[in-house]
Amino acid sequence: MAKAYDPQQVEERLYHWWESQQLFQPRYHSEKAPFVVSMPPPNVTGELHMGHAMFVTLEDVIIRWQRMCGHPTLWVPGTDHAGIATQLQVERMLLREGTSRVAVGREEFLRRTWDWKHEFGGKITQQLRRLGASCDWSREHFTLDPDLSRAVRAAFKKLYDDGLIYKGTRLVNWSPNLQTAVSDLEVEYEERDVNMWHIRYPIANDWQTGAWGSGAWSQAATEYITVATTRPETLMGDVAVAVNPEDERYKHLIGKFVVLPAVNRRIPIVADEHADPAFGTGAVKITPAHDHNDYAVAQRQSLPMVNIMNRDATLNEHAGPYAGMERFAARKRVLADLHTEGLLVATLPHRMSVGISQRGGEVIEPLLSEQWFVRMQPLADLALEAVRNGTTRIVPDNFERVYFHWLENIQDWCISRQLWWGHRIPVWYTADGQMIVPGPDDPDPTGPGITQDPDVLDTWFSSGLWPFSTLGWPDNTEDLARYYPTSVMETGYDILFFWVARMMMLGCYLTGQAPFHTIYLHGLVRDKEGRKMSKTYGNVVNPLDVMAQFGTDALRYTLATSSAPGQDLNLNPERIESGRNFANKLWNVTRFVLGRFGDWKPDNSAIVTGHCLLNYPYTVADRWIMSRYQRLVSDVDRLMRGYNYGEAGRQIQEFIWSEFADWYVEMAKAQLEGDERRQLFTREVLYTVLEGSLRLLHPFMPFVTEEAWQYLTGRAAHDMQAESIMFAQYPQPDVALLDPEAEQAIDQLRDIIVGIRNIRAEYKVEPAKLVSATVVSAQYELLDGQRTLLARLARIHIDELSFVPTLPQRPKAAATVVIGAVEIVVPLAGMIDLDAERQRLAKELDNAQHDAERRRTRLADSSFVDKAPAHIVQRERENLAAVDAQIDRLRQRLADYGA
RNA sequence: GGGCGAUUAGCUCAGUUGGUUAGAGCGCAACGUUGACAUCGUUGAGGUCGGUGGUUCGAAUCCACUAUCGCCCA
Repeated sequence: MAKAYDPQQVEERLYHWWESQQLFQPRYHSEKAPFVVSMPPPNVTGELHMGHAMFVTLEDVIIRWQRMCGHPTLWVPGTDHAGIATQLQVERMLLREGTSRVAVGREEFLRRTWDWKHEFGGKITQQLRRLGASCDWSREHFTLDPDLSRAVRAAFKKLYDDGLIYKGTRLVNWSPNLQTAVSDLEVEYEERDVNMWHIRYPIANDWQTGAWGSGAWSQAATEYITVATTRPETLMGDVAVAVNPEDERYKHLIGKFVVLPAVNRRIPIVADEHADPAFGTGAVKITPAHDHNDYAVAQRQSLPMVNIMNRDATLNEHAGPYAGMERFAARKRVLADLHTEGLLVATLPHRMSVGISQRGGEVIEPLLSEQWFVRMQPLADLALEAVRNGTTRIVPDNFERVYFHWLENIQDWCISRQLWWGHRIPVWYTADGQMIVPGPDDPDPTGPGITQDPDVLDTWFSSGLWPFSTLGWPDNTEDLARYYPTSVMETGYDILFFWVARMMMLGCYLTGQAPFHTIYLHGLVRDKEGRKMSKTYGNVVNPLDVMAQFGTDALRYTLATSSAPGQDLNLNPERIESGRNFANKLWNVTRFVLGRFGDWKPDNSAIVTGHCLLNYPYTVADRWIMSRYQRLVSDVDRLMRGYNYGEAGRQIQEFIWSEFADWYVEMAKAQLEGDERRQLFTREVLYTVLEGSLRLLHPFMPFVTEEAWQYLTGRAAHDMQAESIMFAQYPQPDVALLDPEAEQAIDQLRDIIVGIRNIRAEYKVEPAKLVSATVVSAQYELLDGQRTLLARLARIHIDELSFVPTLPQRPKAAATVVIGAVEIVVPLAGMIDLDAERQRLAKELDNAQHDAERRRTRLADSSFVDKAPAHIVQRERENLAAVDAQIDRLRQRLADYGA
């Protein structure tokens, strides 16, 4: 083994071995139920980022753990076609070539996009491999592949036939840059400082308008109503002015008409609750084709719709003199003209939230257009019920409220997109306007005058089918029967609505079963300061760079252990370095153990049970580490079952480094200097604990644990047929192997050793120098059993270490450590500063007295003794006794020094 | 406006059903190449757990209010 762990030498080789040996495919070696995870499909043209690294890490931890627990496991990978993102990339490419999507036409554009997909689409899946993902690549899927496209058709047909998909003209969120409708979820809101303009609309009676722009347009008017608006450019689309029915200022105007500036249309003044008397002027213009609130007012008041905008957000022929202008240019002109006409009476600063296109970045335009929708309420009811009745559980559970709230207030989902890249809506129109919706296996309708709907479906529509479409739905395939419903859906909380809720709805409706029993949500990976990682900030930490520098295991370990479920993670690159250090520690402790084997060979058949160690004359140290290991195994088991993967990973590291490497290995060095039999048993303990620890850690750090395990277990590391740690059994808890007595004994020994080291450091005893020491304790014989360990770890000369019940003659020039009722006297002739020693002991006494006092008070309180659980009270009594003993000792020592 | 989360050591974060003296990594100080590891070891310094009040024998943990920051929904 190399002196330091080098991930570059290991990772690619091991991954290739695992994948080529088909170790990622489900294996049936027990009667246990299959465990299945659907991977959230990354965008096929995407690049690996920390979000991917996070989900791969967590899902791989879960999958590898379950696999080692003996379940046939299946993790289904794949990619989605990311309609908008991919189309934009290809359009950019065409632009560079001096052409455009429209110029090349739909067919050619799609051909080019497929070319693009074939060229770059494999990149992301290669990158997922680098992360160590143990997913079954033989079952990889892509949302636009024929089988998944067939699932989309089946779903569409079913929903359409059941009346849950409809086509209608509605106000939708329009992205002028992308020239497509988007769903409510694809609109983000941003607080912006804008203006609120107050505009006078003249009341209509028998006066005649002048020429617009002449300054004399409303010269003859006698009465006005002033509306407040942030969007003056839409006034040509106004169909009414609304005032609150209770507003005394305007009551007399209700039912009258105003003349709309610029276009001279007569529109009514109506009473509607929507008008807030306290807001603006209390009078609001109603523009139903360009505002969601106004749309609702128009529905209530049976007002007509006037659409003044084209798809590219320029104004159309209904905008009168402004036809053809871009929306924001038109705003300037409208304001200038209103000013000229004396109708602009105020310009006030105003703060409001503005809808922004998630993809395009521009201001979303509410636009009246004909689109396809899914009627959500019936689907939402099913998805709600599944979580309410516990069929599906969300971890952490506070997200259940968020889920409920969204589904309870669900809006119909606009699923049509005016794009070319995606699943084309499976609806055909005959020449006379009849719709034909073929089933998944029906041929595409053909014939004179028959045309297919030009739009495609929202990418999330196909993603929503993912857990079952990837298993063969709508056919009742073997995979579907075996692996559906899946087990855990693990993903970021940011796509709870986009994806998870939609899978729940579509899964419940189309398959009759909730698609997974558990939804585990992780937080977002942010930068060190808690900002979202983004290219514009330049604060992106690239997982590929990190892996190249520190190794995949280091990254995975850091991601898995730096956060708790549902909690955002501020990633500090320094932490990844310590993950790398841990991998190296593991590597080196393995080297050590292996180096001490000699001719000994592990019996791999016995270690699986752990019981091979019972009934042998093991040392207290051996019993201690075995017991600590068992405790770890049961803690990890409990934590993993409770979805606390981070805490489990941290505890494994804590054990390996701070207990096994720091203490047991050091103790083992002493034991390995003993007789043959002692050496043999020590090797067995070293082997057993390390081997089990590697298995415990494997889901978190798959590469280094596999490589170390191959060496340790004496399997040929480069043999393709070798057994992998991936299928070694995950350590199972067994309380019978706990040994509290040994734990207590070694805990005390450790305290004594640390105490002596502390003295040595304080008196600046050279590290190489051995000291003498006398251990004074009523149980001196018991401690004598640890003499070799004590001598070695505290650097005491073995011949000058004695154990006595009492020490009548104590050397003057000696330092004293008091651990409970045990006292260790360390003579340091010529080095002891009596004052310093006195002060040190006095400080310890002071601490101990405070401690004792607090405990005494607690135990004197009858309510504590009566109400606290007996074992807590008992422990408190024992602790007090120990502290009291320590106080006695400290007092005696101080008396010796004449204090 | 409604909801959720965070606030713990200089920094980044853990802390399970309430139970000894609240932990880790990094950083800091001192010492150290003892045959696994300097990607390391030993020892140490460093926190009234955002604030106030409450429940409880006992609160970082549960409840209420409050401050600051962040997110989601409208």
